[in-house]
Amino acid sequence: MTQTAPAEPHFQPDDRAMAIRDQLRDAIVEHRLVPGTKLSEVEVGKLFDVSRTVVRAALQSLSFEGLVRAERNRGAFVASPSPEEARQLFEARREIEAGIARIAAERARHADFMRFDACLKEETRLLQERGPASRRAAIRASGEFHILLAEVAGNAIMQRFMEELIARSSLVIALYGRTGASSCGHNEHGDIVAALRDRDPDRASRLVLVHIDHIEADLDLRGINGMPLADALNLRAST
Amino acid sequence: MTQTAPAEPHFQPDDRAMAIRDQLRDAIVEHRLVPGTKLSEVEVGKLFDVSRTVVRAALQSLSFEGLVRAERNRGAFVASPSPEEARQLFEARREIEAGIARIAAERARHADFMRFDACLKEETRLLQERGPASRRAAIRASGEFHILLAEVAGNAIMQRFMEELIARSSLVIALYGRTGASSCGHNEHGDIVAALRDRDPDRASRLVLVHIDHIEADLDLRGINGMPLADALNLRAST
DNA sequence: AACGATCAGATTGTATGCAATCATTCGGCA
DNA sequence: TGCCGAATGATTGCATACAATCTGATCGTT
Repeated sequence: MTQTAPAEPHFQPDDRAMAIRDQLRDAIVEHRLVPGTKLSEVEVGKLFDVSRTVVRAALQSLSFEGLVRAERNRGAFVASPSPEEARQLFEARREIEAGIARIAAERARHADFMRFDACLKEETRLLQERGPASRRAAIRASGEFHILLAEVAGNAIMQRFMEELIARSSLVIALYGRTGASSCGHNEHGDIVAALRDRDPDRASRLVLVHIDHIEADLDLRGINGMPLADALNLRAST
Repeated sequence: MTQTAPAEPHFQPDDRAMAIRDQLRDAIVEHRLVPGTKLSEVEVGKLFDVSRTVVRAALQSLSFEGLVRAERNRGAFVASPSPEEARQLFEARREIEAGIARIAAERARHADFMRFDACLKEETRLLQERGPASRRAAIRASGEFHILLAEVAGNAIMQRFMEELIARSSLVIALYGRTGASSCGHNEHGDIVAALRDRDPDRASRLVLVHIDHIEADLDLRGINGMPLADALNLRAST
């Protein structure tokens, strides 16, 4: 008996490629794979015990999501968003997520609020812990709140867009984040949920914009130095 | 200054796969490939004289864009958006494109208006012609106006989202479009450009919303009848 | 010694072959 | 005659082999 995939739902096409894509994406979102890391097809293939064909499909997926940058005949690397890309990313988040909040405020039902409560609870729990591991988990949980918001809005297309934006935001935070205290100080997620409960779309979207402002304010988009030491070595020759 | 995005975002690898992807996408957007059409790997491969590997990558791309639906061990088909998908699609367009219009109104420069004028001129020219071929070209040109709007906004991420939404809208129009007169009667695109010229973001976004309303009003989302006679035979119950 | 061309190594790009899976059809049975 | 099951054909899923291309180093020339 070959017990490879336990019981998770079956993806339609490319079961394994999608599984590998998810694992790689999780690793990127959790900052375990830092921007600039080379993702060799043979190496990844050996790690997951699949052929390059499957790895290739997974890397192509991630490339479409903007999490991986593929260079012809050179390989695939974890993306290193430029400051300009980061700016556009948050600009897009402002536009899309404000709309999502408005829609979610109109459509949220009781069961949704239960999920919000669980999400917020998990967030606060992680924020009270210490150490880099819980920092990672906190960033991840923070992202999941935004994804949940999109899910509640009930629009699969915008939800997919948001998932991509959140994942790429995680890359930006890995590169340019200062403290990670953006979501620590205030209870902005809770405020947003409160606005949803009050069925106040305008307030919800306004709070989302303020929240994104705070996240972006925690970035230092000017310095291309600092952490990317390990990254600059992987980039092309600069001088 | 030269904020014109090079249009080809992130992908040099798989030159050929991307070329095939573009050709297939063009055919879908122009309604030469109708929803439900089967895209066999071997068949497409023979048409383009490439192996299944390359075709597979192209189809995977289109699958990510939502233009192609891939079923495991069954094949790839031109997507047939359900009425619910269509609804979500236009909801997303409203949210995203309104933001794009606002940003474009702030960032549009002289060179951009030249491009808008050329786009509008081409549009009116095509609308004055008769026949199904010019109808296709008109739909295509109409979509290109929206893409140009996103390009002027200068946000590569939102531009890519818009490109996907526009392409999928073309699918919806192919399935549920009644007359195609949505963009014929009025000069709404011209009105939008005028608002951009006046640097009036609110008016621009409001006009965009009205415009999308008109496009959606031209749809008949209830009837699965119309053109898809040839299509209904290929697909199963999807509702 | 410095520079440039050529060669070797590695990595991706592509094609093809085999296995797995699904739809269809034919045959058997009630 | 109607229905159900197994064989068959077709198509995708995956792995591997080969070709193209890039990077880096070695060797020869100036």
